[in-house]
Amino acid sequence: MEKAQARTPRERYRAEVRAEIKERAWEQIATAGASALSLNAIAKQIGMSGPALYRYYAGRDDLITELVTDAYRGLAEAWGEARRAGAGPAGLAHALRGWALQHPQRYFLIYGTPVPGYHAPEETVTITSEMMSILLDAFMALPGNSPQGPFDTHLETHRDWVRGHPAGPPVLHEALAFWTRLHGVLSLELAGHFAAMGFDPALLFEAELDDLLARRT
Amino acid sequence: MEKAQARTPRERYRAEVRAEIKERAWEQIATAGASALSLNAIAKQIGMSGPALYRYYAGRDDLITELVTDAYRGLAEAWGEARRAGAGPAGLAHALRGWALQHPQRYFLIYGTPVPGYHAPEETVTITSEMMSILLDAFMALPGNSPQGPFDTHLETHRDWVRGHPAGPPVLHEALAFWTRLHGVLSLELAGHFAAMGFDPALLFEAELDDLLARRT
DNA sequence: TGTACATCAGTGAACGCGCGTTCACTGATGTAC
DNA sequence: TGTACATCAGTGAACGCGCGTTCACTGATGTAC
Repeated sequence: MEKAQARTPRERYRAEVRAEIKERAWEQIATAGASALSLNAIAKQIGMSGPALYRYYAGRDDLITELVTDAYRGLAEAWGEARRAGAGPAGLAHALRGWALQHPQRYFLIYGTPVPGYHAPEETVTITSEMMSILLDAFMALPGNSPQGPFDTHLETHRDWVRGHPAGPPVLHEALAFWTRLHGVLSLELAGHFAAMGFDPALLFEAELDDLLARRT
Repeated sequence: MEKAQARTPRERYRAEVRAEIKERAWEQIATAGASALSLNAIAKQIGMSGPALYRYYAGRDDLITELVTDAYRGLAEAWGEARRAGAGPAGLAHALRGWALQHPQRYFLIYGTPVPGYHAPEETVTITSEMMSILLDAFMALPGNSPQGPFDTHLETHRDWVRGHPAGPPVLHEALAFWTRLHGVLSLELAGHFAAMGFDPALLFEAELDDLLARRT
């Protein structure tokens, strides 16, 4: 995606090297965790000297920031595709799961253990609220109604985060439940907590999804 | 808890220093993340030289292993207390949330981003299945029945993980949903993903809990 | 097409740093008679 | 109660390591006329 607007050969080469650096960075994160990310180690794997990477990234923090942003963009893109294909909440759920299984490191970079003191780049906030809009739209398009509860009453007066979206409290509630429940299954699955248990996590995911959709009457 | 069987003054002193090392370790994890844990830094904070810590722990890995085990023990203890006080699923849920809010670093050490290649100590497996037993007991004691679905059918033949517990598939299903849904809310809350959204996470947690319990008819 | 210059990718040496860990040691505390 | 010895906590020096980052540089690639 980044390479798209590379016109001159030099720009194209630059974009390719930047892409390769990020690729190796993800490999390293997959192998030893995000905290072990090292510019020197990446350079060695690419076959460059360490300082060479400073032509492409201002430093380690800059690279990490770009990895985080790319992770958010990738997830949003998966959802954008699903929506363009006419997906409802179920389709979005499957897009989420598919992306998470394909890119567990990216998923954890977004939703995993927070690093004290690290503040995610501004763009991630925008992306998150765009995704939330897509989810609210998808639930609003569903037939039927969701029951009201005390939390829905709370949401009537605590809905600044939807930034003007017309969805009512029950829909906001559905969207939040969608997010937390599916994340609950996914994060435990990806972290390996179900590994020794012998049941199929995909079926649990599906059961949770069905339950979410069955709240409508 | 460790200090309990310390008889001689030397043993007591030893236990105290071990406890202080772990205390500082948690502080450091809270400040800079688990990956930044450094024996030398801990020693400096305590006012000892680095090598002195090797009298108490075989090395960095040994300390981390103990922190992980302590985290599991602490969570299990919170649940043990709740059960002894006669708590049902709701009480267990509140014990879980209380403990997690009090010890977010420990919660993430158990349920957060996994470190590739790290294998949790054997004891954690035992603790996890003990906690699962408590949860299954609590749901079995509830009146009413939970509806059957495809996942319950799957659980009929994939229930090795309950290690002989008499609970039927609907109860197993309830326990898994309890675990994943509450973890979903808690982990996103603790990671700060709700921070800028303005609603009260406690109410969402409560709504999820109510929904879990309302499945019984 | 050819020359003169500017841009830019990449190198190697060097910096200071903190890490985990080992080792031989000192000195205090506990134990046995 | 006093002495001789064993145990053990803690120190300081030292090791090799990899890290992020800077700097002055070489050499290749692109640009202007």
